[in-house]
Amino acid sequence: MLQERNIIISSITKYIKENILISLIDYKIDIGSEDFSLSPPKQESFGDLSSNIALLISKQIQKNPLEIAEEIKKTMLHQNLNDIEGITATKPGFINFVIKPSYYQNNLKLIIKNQENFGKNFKGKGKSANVEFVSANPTGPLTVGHGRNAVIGDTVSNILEWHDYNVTREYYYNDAGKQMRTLGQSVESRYFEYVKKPFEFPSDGYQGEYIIEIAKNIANNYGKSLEQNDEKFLTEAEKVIFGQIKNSLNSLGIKFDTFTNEKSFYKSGAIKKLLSQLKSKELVYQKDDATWYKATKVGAKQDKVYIKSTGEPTYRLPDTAYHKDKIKRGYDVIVDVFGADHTDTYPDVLSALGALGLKTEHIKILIYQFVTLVKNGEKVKMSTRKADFITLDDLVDELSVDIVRYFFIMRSMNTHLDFDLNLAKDQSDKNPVFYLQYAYARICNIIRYGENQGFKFSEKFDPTLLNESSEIKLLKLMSNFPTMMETALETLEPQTIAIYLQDLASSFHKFYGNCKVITNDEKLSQSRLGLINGAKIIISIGLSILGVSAPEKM
RNA sequence: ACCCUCGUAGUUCAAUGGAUAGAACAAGUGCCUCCUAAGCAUUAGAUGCAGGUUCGAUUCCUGCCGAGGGUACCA
Repeated sequence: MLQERNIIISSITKYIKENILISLIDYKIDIGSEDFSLSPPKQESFGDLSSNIALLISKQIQKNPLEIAEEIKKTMLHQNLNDIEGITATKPGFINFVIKPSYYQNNLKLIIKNQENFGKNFKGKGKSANVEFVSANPTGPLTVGHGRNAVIGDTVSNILEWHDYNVTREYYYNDAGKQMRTLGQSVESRYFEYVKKPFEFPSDGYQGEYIIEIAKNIANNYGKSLEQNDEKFLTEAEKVIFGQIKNSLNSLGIKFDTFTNEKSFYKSGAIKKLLSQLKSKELVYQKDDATWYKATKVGAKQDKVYIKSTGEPTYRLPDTAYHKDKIKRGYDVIVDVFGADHTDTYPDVLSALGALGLKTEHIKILIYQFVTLVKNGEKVKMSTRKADFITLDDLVDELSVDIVRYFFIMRSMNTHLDFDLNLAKDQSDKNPVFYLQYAYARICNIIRYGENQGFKFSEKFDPTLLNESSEIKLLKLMSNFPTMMETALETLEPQTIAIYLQDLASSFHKFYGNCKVITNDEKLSQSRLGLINGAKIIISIGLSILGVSAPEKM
C-alpha cells in the first residue's frame, strides 16, 4: 500500500518524461529517459518542472531548440496530461511544466495518513548494512575530529535504517600495533614515576593528564610493586579509555552494535590465510626483509609493505582481513567512514579483495575532510599524542548534543570544516539548529492553542482551501521529501537532509507570517491545521534521522 | 617531487552541466493591540588566476597560485 502511494508521488516526473518521449516519436530520436533532465528550475516563475530535452537534441536534428520546444509543447498539450496545468517553452529551449495545486494538496492527505512512514519506499527491505565508523584506537579521549566521524556514521546509519535496512553499527580498532604499545609504555613510565622509581618516558609517548590518572589508579588498585612490561599497564589503560570513549559516544546518542579488534584476526588465523591466498595469486613477495603487497600488479603506482622488516604488520594487512570478514558476513551494503588521512589506503584494501575474487562494489567509502578548530581567531593544531586537543566531551558540554550533531552534518563531507569555537558558543542562541526546532515548537504551540479554542484536528479537512502562495510553497516542499530522502540514500550525505529541513522551516515561518491558522473560519482553520500537522510530521522525521531533538516548547 | 580533497559575499557554507549563483552570521532599514520576535520583510555584498570543451561551466579538462591531507617502517 505504502509503496504504491510513493510511486505515485515520485511518478509525476516519470510520467512527464514518458510523455516527452512519446512526443519525440516524430523526430525519430533515440534517447533514453535518463539522458535528459526534468527537475525543478531555480526560478519559480518557470514553473514546477523544467526539461532541457530540446536543447540536447537540437544539434542532432539541426533545428533551433526553441522551435523544438514549441513543437514538443504542442504535442504534449494534445495529450491532455493529468495533473499538468500548463506547459511553456522559453528562451534557449527549455520546456516548463506547471503542476496543478490539487496534486500537492492531495499529497498532504497522504502525509497525514502515513504519518512517520510518509515517503518511505522501503528500498532496504530485507537487506542488511554494516556501517563502520569512529574506529579510533583507544589511546585517548575522542577529539573534535572523531566527532565529525561519529556523527556522520551514526546519521548515515539512521538514513539506511529509515529506508528499512537492518543496520549494524561497528567500531573497529587496531590493538596490535605501535600506537597501543606506546600507550602501554606511557602508562608504565607514569606508574614508575608515581611510585617513585626510575622511569624513562617514551620519546613519542602520550603526554596527557589522563595517562597519569590511569597510572595512579593502577597503583591504587594493584599495588606499587608491578614490574616492567606488566600487561596491566596496557589492559587497564585500554579498559579505562574505552569506557570514556563509550561514554562520550553515549552522550551524543550513539551506540555501537559490535566492536571488532585487530588481534582477533591474528588469533583466528585469518591473516595467515589471507597472506597465503594472496601469495598463491602472486601478489605478495619478500624484499629487504619485509613482506610486500604487489599493488602495482593491480594498477597502483607503488607496491606497499604488508609486514615490516621488524616482523610487525602494517595496518593494511589486518584491514584487508577485516574487510574480507565483513564481506563474508554477507551484508548488502558496507559503509566505511574514514578521515581524509585514509584516502590513499582503502584502494589497496579493495584491490586485494578484488584480486581474491571477492565483490567489492557494495563497499562504500565515505571520506570526510578534517575539522579545523578555530579558537580566538587562531587555528588549533590537534594531536592526541601531545594531549593538545579539545575533546568531544568538552564540545558537547559547552554547546549541546543538538548543536554538535547538527554542526557536523550541516556541511558536506568533503568540505574542510572550520569550527570556530567562539562563534559556536557566542551565537548558540542563533544557531541554525534552533531555527528548525523553533519551527517545530511553533507548530506544536499552534496545535495546543487550537485545542484550547475548541479546534480538534480531523483528518477530514479540505486541502483545496490551501491556496495562498505561502501555503502552496510549503505543500510543494513537503511533496519533495520522498525524492530528497532517495537522494540522501544514494549519496549517503546527511547534509542533504539538513539543507532540506532549513528550506522547509523557512517556508513554514513565512507561512506563519502570512496566514493565521486558528481563525473564525472553521473550515479554513481545519485545512491549515492539516497543513501544519503535515509539516510537523516531516520535520519530526528529519530531525530524528539527524539525531536532533524536536522540542514541543521553546 | 608526486597523488587526493578543496578554493564562491567581510565570515562560515549551498547550488543533478542550465535560465537572474542561494542561505546563515556580521552591517543598514522596517514589523509584536494579532496562534511564541529563537520569527518575518527589506538594502548592500561573491564564483582564486589563465586557457579549453559545450548551445550553456561554480560544476568537466589543462596550467598556475593558495589551504588541508597523503606518499612502507602512525592508523
